[in-house]
Amino acid sequence: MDYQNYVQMLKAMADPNRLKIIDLLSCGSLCACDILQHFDFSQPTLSHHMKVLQNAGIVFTVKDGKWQHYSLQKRFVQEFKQNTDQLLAADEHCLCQRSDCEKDVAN
Amino acid sequence: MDYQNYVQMLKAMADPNRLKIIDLLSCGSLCACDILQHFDFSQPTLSHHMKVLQNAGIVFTVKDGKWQHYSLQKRFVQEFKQNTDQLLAADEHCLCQRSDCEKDVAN
DNA sequence: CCATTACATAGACGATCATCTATGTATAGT
DNA sequence: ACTATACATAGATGATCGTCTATGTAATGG
Repeated sequence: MDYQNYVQMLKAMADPNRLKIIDLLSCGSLCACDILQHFDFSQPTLSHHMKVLQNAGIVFTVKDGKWQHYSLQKRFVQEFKQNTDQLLAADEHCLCQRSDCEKDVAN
Repeated sequence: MDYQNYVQMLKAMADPNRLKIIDLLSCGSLCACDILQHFDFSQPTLSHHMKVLQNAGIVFTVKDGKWQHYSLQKRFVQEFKQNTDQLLAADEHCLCQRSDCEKDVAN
């Protein structure tokens, strides 16, 4: 399993404000000024959070005149669920390499 | 949606070493010394990581003589998947409260 | 052209984090 | 009793993080 990308997604999600942004975007595209209205922090702080989300591959942006429209990356939604299922699956191949490993015995 | 608990899980998972620990435990119970063999960091560092995972409700521990056996909380596995699905679901009720919200229109 | 709006960037600051060494505390074996 | 093993705790340190103010930039409207 490729932890690197998954960890980057998890890090980007592991902030209550960014999690709320993802929740907001899960219902469709929004521009920065619309998102900002739901928070108490400053505009540069939002700009910072959006960059973190972009770098993690969670959102993408389309420029439209003065506005930046942010949307969730469908690839992120898919990959995050997939990685989560793989991590927490009970029948995944075990890393522990012990002869008495419960998981390997189960396979 | 209760972000608080979900964020705590995400924060605990958002570290490559702790993610690997979760992966290791997904195949069954392990004691600290077994887990430690898979890493380069020191024993106190592992102890710290295990505490973070416990505080997030991700692992629980059973003492057996000198050993501490760590296991994944089944409740965590269930709740994390559930929260993830809820967050990323396309048909979840929207927070944006805009009259032209794509999600609300879809409902 | 000038003011306004919608953002991004730079730099600073306090808080949190991952890691370490040193040390403490049980438990087990001899 | 003594030693070794398995783990936890304390405290320090450097790095990262979330936020801020100040400023820059690009687009729009009169």
